Amino acid sequence: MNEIDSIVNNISRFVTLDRVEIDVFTSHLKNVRIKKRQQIVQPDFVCKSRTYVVSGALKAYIVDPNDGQEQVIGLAIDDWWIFDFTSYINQEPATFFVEAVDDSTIIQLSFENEQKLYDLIPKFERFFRLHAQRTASGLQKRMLSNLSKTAEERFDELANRYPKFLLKFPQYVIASYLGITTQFLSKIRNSRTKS
Amino acid sequence: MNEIDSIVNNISRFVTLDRVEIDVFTSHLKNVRIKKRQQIVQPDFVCKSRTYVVSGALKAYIVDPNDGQEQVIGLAIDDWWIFDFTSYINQEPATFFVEAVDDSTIIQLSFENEQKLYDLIPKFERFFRLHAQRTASGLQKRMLSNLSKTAEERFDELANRYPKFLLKFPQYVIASYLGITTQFLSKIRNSRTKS
DNA sequence: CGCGCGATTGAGTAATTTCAAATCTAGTGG
DNA sequence: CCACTAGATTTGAAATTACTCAATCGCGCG
Repeated sequence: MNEIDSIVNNISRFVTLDRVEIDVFTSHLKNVRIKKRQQIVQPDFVCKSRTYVVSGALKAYIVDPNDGQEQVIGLAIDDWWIFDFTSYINQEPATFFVEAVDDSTIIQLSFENEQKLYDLIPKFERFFRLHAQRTASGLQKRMLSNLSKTAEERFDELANRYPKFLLKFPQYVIASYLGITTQFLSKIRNSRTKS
Repeated sequence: MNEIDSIVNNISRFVTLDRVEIDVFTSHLKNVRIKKRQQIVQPDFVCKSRTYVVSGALKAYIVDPNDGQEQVIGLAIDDWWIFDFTSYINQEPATFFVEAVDDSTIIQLSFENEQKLYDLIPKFERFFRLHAQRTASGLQKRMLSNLSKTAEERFDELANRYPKFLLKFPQYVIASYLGITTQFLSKIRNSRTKS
C-alpha cells in the first residue's frame, strides 16, 4: 500500500469519496519524509498543517520553561494524526514540539489547502468534524483515566489498548505520556516480571 | 435575552445565519428546564442529545464501580455545551452521569435532529466541526495542566480562567474536577488565607 | 430548631518524585 | 568490526505530594 492509499483509506472509513474527489483531495496534500529527531512543529511558530502518519513514530510534547522538563502530550504511529491542535485551529503560535522518534513518512494538509478543500468538496467538513469529535472523545477518556486511575492501571490500559506504542517508543516517552517518571515506570514493570 | 437568543448568539460566533436559517435551526431544538440534582444522562443509556446550558450549572461525572468514588470530568455553566461525548457521537451506552447542580435552563439538540440539520443547512457541519475542535483543544490544555502541574497550580489556573466555576459549584465538585480530594483542596486554600 | 450536607482540621499512610549512582544498549568513528 | 560514548533503563534511599480516615465544625433548608 502506498502513502496515498493509506490516507485515503483512513478518510474513507468516515466519508465516501469517488475517484475525482480522491484526486482533488490528494492534489492538496504534501508527502514528506522526515528523519529521526526532526521537528515539524516548534513553539512560537504557527502549526501550519495537519499531519497524518503513514509510517514511523512521532511525539508531541512541551518543554516546561521553568525546569526544562519534557512533558509528552501525544503520540502517533501508523494511521494517526498529530499536530498542535490549539495552534492549528486558531493559526496562532504553537506551544508544542512535534518530533519524529523514528524515520517517518507523513502526509501534510496545510491550513490553506484545508479551507480550499471545504469549498471544493464540502464532505471534508464532515470528515474533519468526525475526526475532531473522535479526538475529543479519546482525550476525554484519557483525561478520565488520568484522573481516576493509578499509574499502574494506566500503564496496563495503554499496554492493552495500544500495544504497538510500547514497541515504537522508548520507555521514558511512554512514562511521560502516562504522566509519571521513567524511574517509576521501570519499577512498575519490574515489580511484575518476578511473579 | 431569551433562551433562543442565547444559543443563536453562541452559534453565530462561528457561522453566519440568516433569519430563515435561524428559524429552521430553532425548530429542531428542545427547550428544557431541569431542577437541581436532576440527571439528563445516565450510564447504560444512550446519550441522545447535545445539551447547551442557557443558565444554571451542570456536572458530568462517573461513579467508579469498585469504590463508588465520584469523578467529575466536566462542568458547564451559561453558554457551555455538555454531554457524554463518546456516547453521543457513537450513539452507544453512556458511562457518565450528567446532572444539574442547580435549577437550570437548557436547550437540547437530538442526534436525529442534528443529522436533519446537516441536510437542511450544511453550514452546521462547520459549526459542529469548530465546536469539536475547540473541545479537543480545551481538553488537550487541561490534559497538559493535569500532567505537568501541581494541584495548587491547577487550582490557581482554574480560579483565574473560570472564576465563575468557584461561585457556582461546591468545593468538592471543583476538587474532583481538578483530580484531588476535597480535603486537600481545603488545605491548599487555607494555607494561603493566612499570608 | 435541628438535621444533613459540605467544609475544615489533624494524624497517619500510600503513591510517586527526586536525586544519585550503576548498568545496560545502540549508534558512531576509527 | 571493535571500542567508545551518549543515551536509556534500572535500582535504592530519602523526600514530597496527596490520600484516607476520623472527628469536628458551620450553616442553610425544611
